[in-house]
Amino acid sequence: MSVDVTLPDGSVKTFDNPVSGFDIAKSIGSRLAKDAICLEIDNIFYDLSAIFVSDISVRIVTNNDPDALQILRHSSAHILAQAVLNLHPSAKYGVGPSIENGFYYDFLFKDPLKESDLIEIEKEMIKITESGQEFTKSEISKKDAKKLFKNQSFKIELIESAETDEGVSEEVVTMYSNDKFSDLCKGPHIPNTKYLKHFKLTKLGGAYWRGDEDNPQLQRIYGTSWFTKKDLDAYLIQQEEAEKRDHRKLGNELNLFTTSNELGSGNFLWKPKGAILRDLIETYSKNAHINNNYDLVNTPHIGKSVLWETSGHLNHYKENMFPPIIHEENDETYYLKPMNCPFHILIYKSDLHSYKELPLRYFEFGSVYRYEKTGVLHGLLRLRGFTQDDAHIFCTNDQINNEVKTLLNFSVKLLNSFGLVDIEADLSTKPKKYIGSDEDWEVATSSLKNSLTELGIPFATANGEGAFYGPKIDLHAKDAIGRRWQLSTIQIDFAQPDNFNIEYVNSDNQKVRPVMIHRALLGSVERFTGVLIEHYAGHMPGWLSPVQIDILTIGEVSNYLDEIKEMFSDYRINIDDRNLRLGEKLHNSQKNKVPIQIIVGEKDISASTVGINIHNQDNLKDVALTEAAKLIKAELKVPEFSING
RNA sequence: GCCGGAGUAGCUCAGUGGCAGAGCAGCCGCCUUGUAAGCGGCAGGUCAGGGGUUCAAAUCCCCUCUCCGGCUCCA
Repeated sequence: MSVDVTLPDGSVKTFDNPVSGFDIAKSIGSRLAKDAICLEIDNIFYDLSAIFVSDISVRIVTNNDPDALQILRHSSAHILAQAVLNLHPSAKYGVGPSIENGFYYDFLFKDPLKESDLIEIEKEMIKITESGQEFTKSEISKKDAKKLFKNQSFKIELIESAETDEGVSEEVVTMYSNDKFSDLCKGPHIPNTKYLKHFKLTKLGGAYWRGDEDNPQLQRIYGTSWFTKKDLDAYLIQQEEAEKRDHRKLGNELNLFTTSNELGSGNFLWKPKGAILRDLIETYSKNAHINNNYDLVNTPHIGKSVLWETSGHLNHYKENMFPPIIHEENDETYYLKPMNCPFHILIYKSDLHSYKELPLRYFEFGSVYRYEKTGVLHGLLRLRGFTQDDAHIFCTNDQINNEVKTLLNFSVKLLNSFGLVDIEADLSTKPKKYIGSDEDWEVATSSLKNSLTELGIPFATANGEGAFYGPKIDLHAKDAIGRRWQLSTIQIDFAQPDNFNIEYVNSDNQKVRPVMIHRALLGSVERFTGVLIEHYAGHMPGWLSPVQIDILTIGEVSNYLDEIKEMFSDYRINIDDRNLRLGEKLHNSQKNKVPIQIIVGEKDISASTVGINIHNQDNLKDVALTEAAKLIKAELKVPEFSING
């Protein structure tokens, strides 16, 4: 008997029966055998040590393959757990999967671990990897497994709850062992621990057992691992780069915003330079909306409790709302608004609407307040008080399709204008608990899907992740260093029109319920500003820079300086005519990330020239003023907003 | 909200039971300056706030506020 092995190129090799993954890899080439990590057969991964007795079609997964990284990281997690148990035999271990860029493992310690303990654990891991222990797979009965893991309560729980993910099936469990360490696991793994060479433990954090808030909290150790030193270093440098771009740090350095102990969590104070930046973003977006058939509206920050009862917020959203504001004498209760929609609906309701008016689009920069848990607050990215570029579109069922398409295009173009060009979407569909008819959901969901397809926006479907009142699309933008940020959200709503009993008159003179679309394109102005700061690493494009030009003088140039000031008075300029050396003035200007420096010295007066430094360009000297004006105009150009092309 | 870490001058940080410190920024003076930080001086503090232990607390303990890393959450 022999085994026929079909390779991805279609060629067939015949082996003696049985044959191992190693044998197959070796027969193709010694280099491949060295780089091989595991096998893929019918979309399932197998260890290289797996034995085959019948014909198979196989792909050998090497260390160049993204799938191999998952396996390396999963094995890294095992080795981490092994190291931890070597050092802390009483520790209970939970689960340890591979994740994006790395891996983690959760533990419960008698004495909590400190961040500094990670060094020792890393050393122990190195010992394990250097000793080249083989991962061996075995299948044992649940009964035996329970005996083996009798001191490991989390493992017992996993065995009992038959989590197939963790290597448990109905009667037997799959287990991997190396040296004295064993773990439930369906595999596969790297052939032996020596394959793990480039790794680092990165973080220590808390995590609930099985991700449930009601379960005990474990300590989670995070790490990263890679096949080459180059990849590891690149990852660590990328992390450092991300740290340098932190909008909280840059916001402080560039004097954009601040906060205060007395202010309270989740709110920020915008300093003059930050306020300019925000205002530029808001004005740009506002004009784009006005020019694209939106009507500006404006609404207050608080509303009476009856409004929030009608909207359902007090039923569905109360724990995210600030506590009520109660006027005891007048027996009135108000709430700060967590959303703008009820106000926009009240505006809609204040008039009788004809089908001829629809779609009606109400736009507002609406500041909302949500009582987020303290632990989730994060700079400008997660706040308790923030401003949405919010609009509500009232339209007929027939108009949904076209509206969504227009909206998606509008959103992508708006994000593009701010330099975010790599856009992807998530489509969230009907959840378990929902309101409205299946038919409505079907229409709305397919409208969203068709629009994404038609516009060629790549999207992933998040099944069951929609809001209870309707499906939604979220747009994500990739930033300059490849991180994803969720920005736009477009949600179809069947509930609020019912709650508020809103209507329009159709061509048959019947009163009919409109559909509502909620949408925020930048998301929140604060969050969006934070994302832009991170995307540009604080070097905002010229048109968004709080200060666009620093004019730096050398010597006595006052008359000529007046001429230059006049010439560039349309821009946001700042003049440094202090008695300092040019080097110091440049240093200051560049520290403030001002995109353009104009250098004016005594030698420039007679020839009407200046020096110009433009960020990321070569420094220029003796440039004629007219030429300088042209360069500056180009650098500070405000992008035109157009939904076409 | 939960687990862990932190809060010292405007900013970045040193100081772990015994005199409150540095650099930058600020102010005053000198230098008259051409492409990435000239020189000197001065001033700057309720060591987040409150309580406790101690002969003595920035330092140890408790409470509160705020921030940071995670988890959970983000209808």
